[in-house]
Amino acid sequence: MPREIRFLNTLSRRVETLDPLEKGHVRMYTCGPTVYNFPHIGNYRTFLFEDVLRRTLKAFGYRVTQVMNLTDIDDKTIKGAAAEGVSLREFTERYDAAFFEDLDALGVERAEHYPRATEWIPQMVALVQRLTERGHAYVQDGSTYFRIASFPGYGKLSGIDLAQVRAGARVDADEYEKEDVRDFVLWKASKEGEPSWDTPLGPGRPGWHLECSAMSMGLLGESFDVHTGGVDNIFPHHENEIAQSEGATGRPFVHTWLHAEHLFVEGQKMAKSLGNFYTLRDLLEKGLDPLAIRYLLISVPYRQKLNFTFDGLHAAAAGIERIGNTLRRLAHTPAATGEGSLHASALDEFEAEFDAGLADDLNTARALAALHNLLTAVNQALDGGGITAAVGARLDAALARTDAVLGIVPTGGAAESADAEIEGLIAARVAARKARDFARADGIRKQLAERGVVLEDTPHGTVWHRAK
RNA sequence: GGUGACGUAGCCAAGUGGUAAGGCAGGGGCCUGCAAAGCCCUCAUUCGGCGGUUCGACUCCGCCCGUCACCUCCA
Repeated sequence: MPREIRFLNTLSRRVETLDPLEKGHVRMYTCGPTVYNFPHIGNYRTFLFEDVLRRTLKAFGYRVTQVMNLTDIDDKTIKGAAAEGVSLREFTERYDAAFFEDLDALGVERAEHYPRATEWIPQMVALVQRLTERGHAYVQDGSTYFRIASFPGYGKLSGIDLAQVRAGARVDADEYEKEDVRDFVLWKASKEGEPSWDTPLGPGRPGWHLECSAMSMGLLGESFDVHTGGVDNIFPHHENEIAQSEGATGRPFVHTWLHAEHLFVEGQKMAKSLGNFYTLRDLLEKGLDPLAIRYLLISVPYRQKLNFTFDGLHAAAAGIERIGNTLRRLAHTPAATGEGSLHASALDEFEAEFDAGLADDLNTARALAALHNLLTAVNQALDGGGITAAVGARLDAALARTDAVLGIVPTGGAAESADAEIEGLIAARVAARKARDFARADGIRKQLAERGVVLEDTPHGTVWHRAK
């Protein structure tokens, strides 16, 4: 029996207990990147939210099938490829590969499927045909449009009142022939110099929203459980997806819609003109730790705006270090022979609070607070009567599960690879200390510090690790 | 103009009717030959402001101030 988890559903505007269509199996679609450049850290805030979501569901006992699309055909990819004079494929593959490198750097787990829009053209065409058959679509000058007037539920996700949408205010020059200015394009008639597919709909290419409907339903079924994205996608993208999908199938498309709030940088919206626009690569080139970036980006619950600051990044790095330090102490401290000072109840408390936080609309701040309380209890025990082998085993399991969910437990904190030279210097220093030759001992410590090796003299001997 | 969100210590942030989690930074102490790591103490009589409801409000209601988002490019 999977553990219960609640979410604030954008569609119902209520907190609901997740109840998958298939018991214990969550099918989720997560809007992915348009592969025309390097995603910025705001994009990764959302992708990291989705990563923690899938990891939490798995830890809670659900089977997860996640789909993330790669948008490789749209105005931006077309323009980018044309500007460089390369094929669309050649252009997008580069960013496609970069995206996965970034995911690896941030420790994001792979989804089950990463469909590319250009590989789903037939399914998109079939979807448009279904819509046409049901009277939801019409052709105008070679393009096919969705007829909003035919879908009464339009606006139910975003709460938008179509009467308020100012007619004619923002209409593309090439879309003025629509029956209604609010209708959106499903299939764009081919244009000079743009990629085009010959299909029963005529030569052209898919509109922006179509791929997500076709690929999500194709891989997850016509009705599925969870659909996520950034808040900016609520309207029009997700609203249009619902119209297209439900218009075609006559069935409910998605039960739970989850939207991640935006990220700000130093209190301001991230913008190239403000000079605060960062890709992951920008930050890694500054030598920042990807784990700290991950920690920062997941430490604020997803529905809260997140203010990304370098101050915050330092705090995140310190948080990671605290976890690593405790792990290292744990690894170097022999198990207690007596009763030990860490009681099983501390583990019970941690597990209950950690899970309760996550179960409450993925409250990662609460889960992290529980972790820090645990770390304090562990350190207190390490300073006191130690930790027994039995409790230690449970603790290891709890920390492993924490890492499985949050992915922020640093590796290598405990066991550094053996290095004969360093070990030799440490042995020399130990001897010097024993002889109370502190000048020599400190000299060796300084020498090692210059090589990035930090020493700690503990009651159980001198241990070392590499400085961050 | 329409719709919606938010405002908690120097910074990040939880809490959402019962008397302010957690982290970072800061101050003091313990431990150490000295460090490092860790621990302990300290750090919001108070939750944007003003009213109201209540035995009791950061939590509910009203008004005001401020910040932000979406309204067919956008995670």
